[in-house]
Amino acid sequence: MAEAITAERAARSLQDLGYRLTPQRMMILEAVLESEDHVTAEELYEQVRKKYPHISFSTVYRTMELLRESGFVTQTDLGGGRVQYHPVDKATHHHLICQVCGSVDEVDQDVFSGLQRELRERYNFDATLTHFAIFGRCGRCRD
Amino acid sequence: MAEAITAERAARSLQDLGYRLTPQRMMILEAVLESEDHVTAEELYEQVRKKYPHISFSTVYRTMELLRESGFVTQTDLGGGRVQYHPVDKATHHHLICQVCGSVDEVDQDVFSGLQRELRERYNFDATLTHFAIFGRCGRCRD
DNA sequence: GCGTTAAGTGCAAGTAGTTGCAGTTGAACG
DNA sequence: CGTTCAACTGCAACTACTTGCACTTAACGC
Repeated sequence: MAEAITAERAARSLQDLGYRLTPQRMMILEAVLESEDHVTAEELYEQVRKKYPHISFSTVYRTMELLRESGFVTQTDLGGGRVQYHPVDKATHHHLICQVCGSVDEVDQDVFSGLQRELRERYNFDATLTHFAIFGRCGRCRD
Repeated sequence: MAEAITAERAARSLQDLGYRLTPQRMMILEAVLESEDHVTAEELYEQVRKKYPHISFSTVYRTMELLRESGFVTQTDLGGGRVQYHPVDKATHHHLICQVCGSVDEVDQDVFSGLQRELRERYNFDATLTHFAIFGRCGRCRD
């Protein structure tokens, strides 16, 4: 968590886990890790296609699933019809999504520390709370 | 929150909010409220089709969106490819979904009370935590 | 009841993401 | 290096859900 994830380090970890290191995977991996915050599958697809025009959407989706399972990225559906991917070592903020007006507000990490601790202690569950989406009703829409 | 939601009461509320009371809506509304716990759009569609064979999927989806906005149902994507709908006055439990093995465990409501209070106090946000999905890694997959 | 009209419905086409399958290729072993 | 083979890729078909549009109808006033 403390040290930054580089594409090379992640690639070696994937290899250690028994996965093969294909050029497509390397390019997708680099593209996600280079992203400032969120990326969508389409953005990744376009990014990789510049270097490697033959890439397919299936490969992007399957690689992202692999990276998620391996713990390098998390994905969030903010309700906008497109899933957002982001590296786990970045973007430790969260979203409050109003189900009435669709507005999205950001929340600090520390609001969740109590929950996270409790889930680990009581349920032995390691919650991925690095980028969390909470649905509900904002103050403006409650009136 | 304390009193049970009946189809008639919900129907009147919808009318008060300016929505029209169509037979399709009434049947979908009854079908959700009668459901024990979760329902998918397809289950609702099949249920309503018994009485009203002309119903379309669009109507089911649009009605569920309306019921969600009006606060009668909540929806959750447990990662199984289909969204689950359920009445807000039932099923106040939550899910821990392992992103590695896909297992789903249930959690009690009280784990979230602190978070809910904090979101309301600090962000003036009324979080819908009646049926919540938390992704992460279960104890079995952390090893 | 009857007419008016904006809300609602059904259909068909569209979008994001998934999956089965045949062909390709990274990597392990000789 | 060359062979082997399961992991991986690309394609095309598919699923869940959404949306635009023309037609229908609930609800309100008369």
